[in-house]
Amino acid sequence: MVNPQAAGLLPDLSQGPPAWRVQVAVDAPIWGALDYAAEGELAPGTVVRVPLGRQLVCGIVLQAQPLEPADAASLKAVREACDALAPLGADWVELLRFAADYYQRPLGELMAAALPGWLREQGAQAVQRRLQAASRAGLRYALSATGREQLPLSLGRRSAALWRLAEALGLPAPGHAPGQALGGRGAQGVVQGDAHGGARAEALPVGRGASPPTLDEAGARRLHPRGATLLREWLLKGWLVELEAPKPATEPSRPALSLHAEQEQALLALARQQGFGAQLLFGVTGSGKTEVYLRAVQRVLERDPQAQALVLTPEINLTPQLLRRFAERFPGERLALLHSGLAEAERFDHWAAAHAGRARIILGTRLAVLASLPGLALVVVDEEHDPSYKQQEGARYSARDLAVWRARQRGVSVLLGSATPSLESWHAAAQGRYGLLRMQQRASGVLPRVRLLPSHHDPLLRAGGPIGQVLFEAITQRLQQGEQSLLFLNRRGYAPVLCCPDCGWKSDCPHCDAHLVYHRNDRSLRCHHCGHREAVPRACPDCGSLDLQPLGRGTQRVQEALAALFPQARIARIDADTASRKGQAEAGFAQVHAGEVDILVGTQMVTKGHDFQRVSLVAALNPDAGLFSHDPRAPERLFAQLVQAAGRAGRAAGSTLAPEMLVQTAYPEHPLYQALQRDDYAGFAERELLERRRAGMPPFSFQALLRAEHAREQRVQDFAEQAAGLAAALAVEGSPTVYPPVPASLARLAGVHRLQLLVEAPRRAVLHAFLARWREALQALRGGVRWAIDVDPTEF
DNA sequence: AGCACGCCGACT
DNA sequence: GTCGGCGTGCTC
Repeated sequence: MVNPQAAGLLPDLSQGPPAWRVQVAVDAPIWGALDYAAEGELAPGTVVRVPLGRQLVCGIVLQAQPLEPADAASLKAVREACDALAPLGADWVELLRFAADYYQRPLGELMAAALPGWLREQGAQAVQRRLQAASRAGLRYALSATGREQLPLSLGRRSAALWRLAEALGLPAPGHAPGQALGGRGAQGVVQGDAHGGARAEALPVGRGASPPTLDEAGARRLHPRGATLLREWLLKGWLVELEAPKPATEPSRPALSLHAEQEQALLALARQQGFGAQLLFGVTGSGKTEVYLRAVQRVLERDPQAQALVLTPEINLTPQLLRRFAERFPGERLALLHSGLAEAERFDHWAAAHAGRARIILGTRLAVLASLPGLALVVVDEEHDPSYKQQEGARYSARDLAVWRARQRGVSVLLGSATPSLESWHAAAQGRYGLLRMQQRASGVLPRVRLLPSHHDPLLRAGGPIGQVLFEAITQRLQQGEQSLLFLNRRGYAPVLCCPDCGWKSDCPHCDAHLVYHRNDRSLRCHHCGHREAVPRACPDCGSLDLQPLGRGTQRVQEALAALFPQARIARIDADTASRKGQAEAGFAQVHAGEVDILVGTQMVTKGHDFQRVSLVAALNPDAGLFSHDPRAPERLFAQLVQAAGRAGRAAGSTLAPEMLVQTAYPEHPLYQALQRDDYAGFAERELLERRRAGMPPFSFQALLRAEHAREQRVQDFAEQAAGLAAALAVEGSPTVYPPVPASLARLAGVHRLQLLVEAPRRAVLHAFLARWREALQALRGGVRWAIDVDPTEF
């Protein structure tokens, strides 16, 4: 075979670029990778920018191979490679590939979810600049020997702030310095201090002790508006030297409290773990789970300077508490924070710190599970049962499940903590796949007593009030003792629906299969699903009756009723309406903490995250809806919510009244409530699992849901039928069961009709093999219907 | 995702 | 006669 190039038939491309074919996963919903030409051999994992259509998009190099010159013409060239960023690791790429495959989504979409938006949108130079700025900001500077001589002379008569800057760097004030800037420190000779190196420390006005005074860019900026820029200028002139960022002190800042026996045991079990292992930390509220997390993290960080720990927390719990405890415990460590609340560029900084290994503790919400973590040595999933770990749009991944996968990939431990574990995890522990670490004793506070209050014959409730006799008395007691009560129900607004007693008209959303909720403060009717909003009609739109009645009760109405029942009490409300702006909820909580509130009314929001010192009563006003939902997971969510709510009472150290959790219910005999009352999660879980086994539901089977939607109902129906047909055509012996299409829980949402098909298989591999083929077949269907496969769905 | 292309309804 | 709606297909 003749080499055409050697034979001179083709121009020799070995001199000129490009000579490599690189496979790139691009930031677009494209299933495969695209091939580009590149001049150099780009390492797998390199972040690149490539032309796609008429735009320029971010991509990740999957592999590179020599380019056949004949193919060069058919390929576009990689526009730029982001050299400033170390290539993403093979294990990270493997994670994305796995997730894309498992959740039946394009690789590019997973990539887009994993990389900070800022990185995807910026060019290589911007990334480089930002990385340099970030690493410099973390650097400390000290005066060099030349700086000692030059700086004071050149400063001349510049601003006092500039002098403070120099002073902060350990520059003794020279004789001709502006006096007032010196803050009364005596002038000392610069040269003198410099000439006698040994005496330097004594000669310097600041930074007593052995090490020379230093300053970082943040500090410089505080002292002078142009501080950071000046530092860089001085650095260039050789007046400053860069010091390494201070080496992290892994030592706990303050001696941690001593552990109780269950904590010791849990940590011992973790320490014994060799290689991969999942441990379910089953600990009641207040049992000190966080302390176990802290110690576990401390241990892996101490053993290996490269080690990183990933700590996942539900959306709602990324409140200051956890962050503060980690920051306090690891004062020298750089924490990376990853959650959607961060500004894009900021999130990039944290992400890059994790990627570079500079940050060894990564705290974040579900999206953090996709971060690049080259030294990952421990994963913690706090409140592992929390539904917010499941992404509900796009790539619908479960951060908890991916966390376990990553731990397995790295051969390290994953610690799943909860007072009410997910049935999946509980079952895994029962099977011995996960270790079970129990912490049933409270390190602080008392477990609140749970009382079930039957609503049937209660005179106050029958009279239409929001609270019954017993709850009324319990609140009265708290008021008398100066203690606080926390009441919650899952409906915001004034009343869930407005209706006409004459003709039966109800306030329905024009775009959704849902009622419009009556909001009394601004006299509006609002849809809580699509955001539709209209004024409350004067008269019934159907029959003209002027007697429109609010039906049912929301938080606003409860607040109003309580104000009438307890005129002397200070009542606050926290829900999505009062907390519309960021920080408003926190302000409300602060009022409660400050003792400015006697009764707090709210939605589920108030049951999460906050430990109140003076709350000795928590009440669920009407939680029964969770008992009879079409959603099979509703009971476990309800149980978790109630346990969580109960945890809000009884942390009070100084309360005189025994902490109580009251549940108003029409079904006090219901096993869920009975288990709650006995504080018997295990019993509840056993029952639920038995039910699941009987019904052949997860964790005894594996599910996926095909969700389809279109503005025209007929279109979705046609699509669903075709989808069912394709599934039947694919069916072989042992294929999953594909149930007929059913309307989604909100069959019409924002003007869109929604149907879903449930797929169920006894084994994961069976489900998976089917989904891959089904998905491909579905992609060939036309009709403009939007659809997606939800693997391991949690909402129905 | 964006973007272009193409094929049918109400308008300067 | 066109402007523009969406449905369809493609991006190396």
